[in-house]
Amino acid sequence: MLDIKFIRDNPDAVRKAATDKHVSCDVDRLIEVDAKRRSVQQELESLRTQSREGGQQIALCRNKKSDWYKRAIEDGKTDENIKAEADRVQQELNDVKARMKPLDEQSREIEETFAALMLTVPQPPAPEVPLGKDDTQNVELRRVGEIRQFDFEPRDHVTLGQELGIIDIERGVKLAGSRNYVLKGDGALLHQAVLRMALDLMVQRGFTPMHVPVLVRENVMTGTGYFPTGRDQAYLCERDEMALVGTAEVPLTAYRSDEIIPADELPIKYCAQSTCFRREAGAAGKDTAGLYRIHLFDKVEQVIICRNDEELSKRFHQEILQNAEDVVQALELPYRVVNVCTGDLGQGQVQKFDIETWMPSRNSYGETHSASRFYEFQARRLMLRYRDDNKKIRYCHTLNNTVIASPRILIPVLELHQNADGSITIPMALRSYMDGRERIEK
RNA sequence: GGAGGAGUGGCCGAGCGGCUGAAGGCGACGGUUUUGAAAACCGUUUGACGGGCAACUGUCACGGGGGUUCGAAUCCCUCCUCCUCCGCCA
Repeated sequence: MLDIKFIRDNPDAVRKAATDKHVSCDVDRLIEVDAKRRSVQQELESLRTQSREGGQQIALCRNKKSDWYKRAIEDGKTDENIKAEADRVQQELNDVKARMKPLDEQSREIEETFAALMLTVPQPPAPEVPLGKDDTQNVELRRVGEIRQFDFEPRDHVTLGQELGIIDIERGVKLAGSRNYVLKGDGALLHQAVLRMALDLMVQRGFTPMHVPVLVRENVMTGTGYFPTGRDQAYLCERDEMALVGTAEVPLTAYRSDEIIPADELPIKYCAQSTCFRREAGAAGKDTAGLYRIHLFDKVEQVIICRNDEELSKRFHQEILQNAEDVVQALELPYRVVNVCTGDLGQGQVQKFDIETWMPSRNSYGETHSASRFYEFQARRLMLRYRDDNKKIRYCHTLNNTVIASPRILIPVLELHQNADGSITIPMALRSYMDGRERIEK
């Protein structure tokens, strides 16, 4: 969410952001509703003032012990005069009340419309974000690691997994429909190993490990920017008005919502492993092979909540990107970092760097990590604030990035570390999590 | 799930139709005192939304929403949360 004052003063910037991000947002209507909202509010406030003052007058008229009453009697008024006065005021107030009623209803409607429109406003991208229509126009920043050249015909992760008996997609689909799977034996252990390795690394780097709810209230989804746009991507538990999160970013970022965080606690660095649920609505037919695009996975996520300072945000953005790169490097996987273009940016994101890891079966780099900074966008929706050095209340800045998401990361892990005999060499960094073993084999 | 009790400012806690955005205490912050500290004393200390260049100012908020009333923290309805007991389950 943006400051309405900013929107009023910079409607063109907001319009441009909407166009560049392919977000639909009726800025003119918003500005119009905002003007109406303020005029109705002012009118209503002045009627309320009348009502309150009149009410106080009646109170005085009814309280024979009040100074005002005694003075009125001294001035020669009779009890009857005063009673008549009270009755007259009450008549007036009935009239005021009658005028307030329709205004009240109107105000309620307008506020609702206004709030709904505000939720559609996109965060303008940073100037360093490349202009582009979709992910094909993301800009590669760097490549790290050598792409392995095989001296045998490499198998894809599905084949490897099947042969080793560690991935069972067929039965996963039997249980839960398309885009589901079962990890078995060493597959299940490897999944746990990458997650735990990633979590341990984050704890070492000063992030507080958390365990958080994955079924949350809808306002938490709205606060982090996933609702109302994107509502169709979430699994809803409508009977309970709850939604399953697609990432631990949601509960981690909202954890301190509605708080004024003591400034000396900032920056706050949280990480959490959680199960992630994604409906993948509208992705029918896309990435149907294997473990790439699935409805359920586990992810370790990192979140930073910091002071309202763009330079600081940028610094932390690099930090969380580095954390993720270090994880990919620890897994001995080649990857590239891309600067995500405007068309591929989310509504609230200021800038996003994706890490794409090499996946032989796709013969391309595939997205495994996504590092975003939001400035105040989420903090405003969540009422995530702190008091600055001048005691002024300010909105925090928020950032987040994947640390590792599995089983997607198992695609390159299995495919790039496979051997001619169909076995897998376990990367060094994971061996201590795999009982010291060097290989996965039949 | 059944029965009962409770939800007030950073915390504790009073108020139970108008004088209460809210006593009192604690905490925090500023000051006086002191060689320094403690103690004591004095003062400050909620947020949201709106108006104004600003100083400043208006409205709203006592778990959420709705209602009664000229007027609600106080009365009524409803929902939520927490506590106790019972049931059920891990």
